[in-house]
Amino acid sequence: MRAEESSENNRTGTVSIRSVAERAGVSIATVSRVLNTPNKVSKGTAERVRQAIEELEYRPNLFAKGLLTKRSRVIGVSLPDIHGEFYSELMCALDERACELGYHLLVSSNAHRVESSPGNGFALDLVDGLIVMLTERTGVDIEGVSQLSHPAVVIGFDEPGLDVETIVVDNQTGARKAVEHLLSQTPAERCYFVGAHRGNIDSGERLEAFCEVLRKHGHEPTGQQIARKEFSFDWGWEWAETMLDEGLLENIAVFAANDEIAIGIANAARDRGVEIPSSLRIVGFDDSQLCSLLRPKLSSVRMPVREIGHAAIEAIIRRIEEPNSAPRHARLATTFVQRESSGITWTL
Amino acid sequence: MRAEESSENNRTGTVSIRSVAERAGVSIATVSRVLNTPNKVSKGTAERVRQAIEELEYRPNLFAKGLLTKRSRVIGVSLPDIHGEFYSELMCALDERACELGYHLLVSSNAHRVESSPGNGFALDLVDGLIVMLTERTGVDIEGVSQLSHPAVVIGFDEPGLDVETIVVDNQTGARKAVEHLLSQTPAERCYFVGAHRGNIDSGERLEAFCEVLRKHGHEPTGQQIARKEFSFDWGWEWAETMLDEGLLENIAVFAANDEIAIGIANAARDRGVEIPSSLRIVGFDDSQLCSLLRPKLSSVRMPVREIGHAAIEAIIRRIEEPNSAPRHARLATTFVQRESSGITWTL
DNA sequence: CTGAAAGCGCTTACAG
DNA sequence: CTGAAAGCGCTTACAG
Repeated sequence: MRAEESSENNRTGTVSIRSVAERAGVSIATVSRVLNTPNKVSKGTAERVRQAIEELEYRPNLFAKGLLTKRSRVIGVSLPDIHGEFYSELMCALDERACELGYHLLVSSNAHRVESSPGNGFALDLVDGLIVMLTERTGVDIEGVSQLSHPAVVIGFDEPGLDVETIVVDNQTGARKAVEHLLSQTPAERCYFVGAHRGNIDSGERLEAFCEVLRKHGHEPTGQQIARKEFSFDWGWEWAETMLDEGLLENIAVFAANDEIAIGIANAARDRGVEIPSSLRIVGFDDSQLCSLLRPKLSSVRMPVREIGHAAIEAIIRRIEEPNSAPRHARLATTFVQRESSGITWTL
Repeated sequence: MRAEESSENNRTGTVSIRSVAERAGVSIATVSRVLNTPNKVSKGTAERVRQAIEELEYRPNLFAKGLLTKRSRVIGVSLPDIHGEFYSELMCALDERACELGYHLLVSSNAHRVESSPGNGFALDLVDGLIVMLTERTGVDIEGVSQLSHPAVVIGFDEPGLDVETIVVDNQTGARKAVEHLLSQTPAERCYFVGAHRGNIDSGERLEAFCEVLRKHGHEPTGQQIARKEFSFDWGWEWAETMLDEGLLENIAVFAANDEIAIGIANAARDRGVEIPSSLRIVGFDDSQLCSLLRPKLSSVRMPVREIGHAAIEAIIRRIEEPNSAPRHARLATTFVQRESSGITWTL
C-alpha cells in the first residue's frame, strides 16, 4: 500500500470512475457530475476531469449506470418477421429516427412470445420501452403487451378501449380507391381478391374494402372471387396457375393484398401469355420498390412505412419520458398509386 | 417498523430478490443460487423459492446482474446499411441463430462511426460483443474494430496479419465462372462490367475477376468496358440509357456487380426494345429473390448470406466465451447460377 | 446446503 | 461548487 500506488487499474482491470477521480484529484461524485450535470461543476475542475477521462479513455459502465437510472437508451423492437420489403424499410425508418434521438434498437422477430426461445425475455428488461408489431387478431398478444411492465407502443392493431399507445394504418381508404379504379373498367363479377390467411389483420381490412365497394356497385362477392393463403410470391403464382388451368385468368381484374402476391400472379400470367393490363388488370399493396421494377409497372396502394417507423420511435420515447401521459392512437393514411398494370381500358 | 411489514415492494416499487427471499424464508444468496446454480440448492428450498418467484412475478434486474457478470447476452450488429435484399436476409440469418443460442441483437446501421450521432457508443458498452460488416477499404474502420475493448467479428474484410476474427466471401471463384460463361458466347471486347464505386471491396474483387478472365482470353479490358458508381437499380438504368443513346447496348454481355444494377439495366433495355438474352446477355450478383421475379429470370452469383449470418453469430459467441483463443478467418464460397438472362446463344 | 458480508461501478440527496 | 456516504439489485467467495 504505497502512497503513490495508482489505482488506474482496479482489481477488475478496467478504468472506473475511481481512476478518473484520482487522476483529476477530485471525488467520484464530481466526475459523475461532469458527465451528467456539467453546469453544477466549476469550469476549471470540469476541464481537469475531462482531460483525465480522455487520457484514461474512460467510459462509464452502463450496467452500473442503468442500475441507478433505470435507463439504457435502448428500445426493443419485436416484429412478426424481418424479411421482405416492408419490414426492411420499417427497420430502416426505426433505426434512422432512433439514431437521431440517441437511442439504439434491440431487435427480435418474435420477442413477445415468451415460450419461443431459451434466452427470450432475457434482454427485454434491459430496454427502456418496447415497440411491438402485431399482424394477427389472436387477441393473446395484445393483452400480453398491455400488461408489460415497460412502456410500449403497438403497431398494426387498435381497439376502442385499449390502454396502450397504438399506430395503425387506414387500409380501407387506399384499398377502396384501388377497387373503385378496377371497377371503373371491369365488371364487379370479374374482380378478384387474393390475400393472406384469415387471421391477418391487414389482409382482412383490405378484403372488407373490396367487398364493400363491390356491394356498392350492386354485386355481392362470391366465394370464388376471394382467395386467401399467405403474403407470398408463390401463393400469387399458385393462384394464377389454378385460374389459368380453369381458363379464368382472362378479362379480369385482381386486387392483391400485397405486392409480392401481385407479382407472383403477374409472372404466371406472362409466362402463359396473358397480357397485362389488356387482359389481366392487377393492383398490389404496399407500394414497395418492386412495383417499379416489374414490367409493366405495378399499380399499388402506398403504405406509409417511413412514417410508421418514425412515429413509433417518437411515440415510445414519449411514453418512456412521460409514462403517465394518456396513450395516443395514430392512424396513418394509405393512397392508391396508379401505374401500368391496371391502366389500360379493358374492353368486352 | 412492524414485524409483519412486508417488503414485497421496496422503496423503488419493484419486486427485488429481497422480496422473494423474504416470502420464501431464505436469504437472497439462496434465491440467486436457485436461479444461477440450482444444483447447489436442496430440492425443497428450491421449490419454495421458485413458487415465491412465480407468485411475485419476480424478474432479476439485468443491470445489477450485468454489473457483476459483465454479460448481457446481447450482441451488437453494425451494418453499413440495413436496406436491400442482402442486408434484409443477413439480418434474418443473424437473428435466427442468435435467438436459437439465447442471444439478442442490438442493431445499428453505423454504430462504429463514433462521430455520427449523439447517443452513439452509448449502448455499445452493454453488448457482450460486436459484429461489424465492412464494405469499404478505407482502413480506418478495421483499426477501430481491432482496438475495441469488446470481442469482435468482422464481416467482409480480411487481411493477412489481422488480429480479429473475420468472415469473408470468395467473390472471385463465382465471378470467374460467371465471366467465363459470358465469354463462351460473347467476344471479350463486347463484355462490360458495371459495378459500385472504387472503394467498395466486393465490387472491386468482382471487377478483378472480370479483368483476369478477359486477359486470360487474350483481351486487355479497356476503360470503356468498365463502369463504376453504386449498387443501385438507378445506376444500372442510367448506365444502360447512356449505352443505348450511343447505340452500344446491342450484341453485348454485361456482368453487373449486383442484382439491382442488373435489373436496372434489364429494364432499360426492355423499355427500349433490346431483347434479353438474344441481344443483351446479363448476369447479376447476390442471387437475391429478385432474380426469379425478373422476366427473363436473372443469372447471378450466389452469396451465401445465411451461412455468413450463422457463422458470424457462432464466431462472436465463441470469442465472447473464449476471448483468448486465436481468431479464425473464414472464407465462404460463391457459386454461379445460370438462368435465362444469359442463356441463349449470341449470334454475330 | 445455507447465510452474512463484501463489493460490482455508478448517482444523488445531504452537508458544508 | 465539492465530498462523504448511502444505496441501486445483484453474485460470489467464505464460513459454517
